[in-house]
Amino acid sequence: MATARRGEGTAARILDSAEERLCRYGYNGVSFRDIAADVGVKSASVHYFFPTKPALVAAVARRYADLCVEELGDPLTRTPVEAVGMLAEMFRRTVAEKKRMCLFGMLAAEVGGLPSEVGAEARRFFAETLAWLRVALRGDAAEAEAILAAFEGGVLLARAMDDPAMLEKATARMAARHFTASG
Amino acid sequence: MATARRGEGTAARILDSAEERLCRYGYNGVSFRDIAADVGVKSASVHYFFPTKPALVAAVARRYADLCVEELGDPLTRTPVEAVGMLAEMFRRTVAEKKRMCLFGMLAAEVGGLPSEVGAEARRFFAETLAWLRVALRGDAAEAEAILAAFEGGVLLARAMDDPAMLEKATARMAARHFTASG
DNA sequence: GAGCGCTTACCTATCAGATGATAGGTGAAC
DNA sequence: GTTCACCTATCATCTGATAGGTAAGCGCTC
Repeated sequence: MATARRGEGTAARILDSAEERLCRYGYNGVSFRDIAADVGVKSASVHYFFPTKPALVAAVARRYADLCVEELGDPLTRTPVEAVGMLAEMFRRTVAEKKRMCLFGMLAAEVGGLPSEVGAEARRFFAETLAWLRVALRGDAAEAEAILAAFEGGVLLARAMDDPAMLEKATARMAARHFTASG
Repeated sequence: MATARRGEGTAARILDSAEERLCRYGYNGVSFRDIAADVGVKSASVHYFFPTKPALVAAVARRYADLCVEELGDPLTRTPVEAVGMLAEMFRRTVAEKKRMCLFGMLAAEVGGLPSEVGAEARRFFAETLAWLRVALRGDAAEAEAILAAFEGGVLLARAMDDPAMLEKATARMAARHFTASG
């Protein structure tokens, strides 16, 4: 009846599994067979939807970036405090609930060994997110860079120490700077 | 004449290559064959010195951590400003000169797929470095966490954007906080 | 409304290459 | 003659990727 005949939204479920695994294990820790097993199909079917690994990962990256853009919305409709709070909440969920890396944090770390197609997506994401934050902070580029770095680093620390609270601890003072400065 | 008969310090050169590759490509981006080719031996010889991959990577991690401890020295012999400056310089070299990730930043990202042996080294390194910084800052644990997170995140950003200057930009304000507060 | 061809969404089977790891050999130094 | 620092050769396994098959649904004609 629906357009999809067999599995419902198989392509989306492939992207789900790939994203999950990318955030946990990194580019080289993900295989077509593992993804296929997650979804309940064969690895050839993953190739059917996404012909190559760079194409698959680039698709995951685009979906992830688009979702972030959508969720963050127009930076000018929020106060700087709200904007920083939204970012904080997104990073908190990644670490505490999903126990993952931020996708682009992972890709940034591995960028030296990534297909250029994927590296380009990573650069685009950070440029866009930085631009969003800069606008949200009414033009303070240096602060935008400091904040994004603090969150990414906080995720790294939290993962290394296996302590989600480390993210909050590592960013608390920076967040406070905004809550007291411009709330 | 020396103790080693054939290649001079082959084990050390294996560690050099492994460290370099780990920092660029991550755990799953490193292979015994590539390391062997760097060093000029066969992959079986890498196994001769380091029987398994977890053992090799753990050895790299220990040497790296020991070198950091040595280079940083006693935190009480420096002012807080000097201590933060030393860390800044170490991270700057990693990014600008060597164009790498910090080894433990990379391992922290990938920790979900690492042998526990290696993950434990990562946790130990961050705990030690945090402790060193806390002492250097005369007990300010929250600031120590914020600073380390800022540096690690700055490295991530610099790599993603392929712009070494991003590390300095992302940490400048934080560094200034120290240069003006307690210099 | 039966038959026909096209497309979609998978499948089986297979490939070449890389990977970590092992067994067993060799020659030089001690 | 034992140990050290390598080597050759080989292994099973995993990897991304391809070729070709199949069954189900779709739109179209007659």
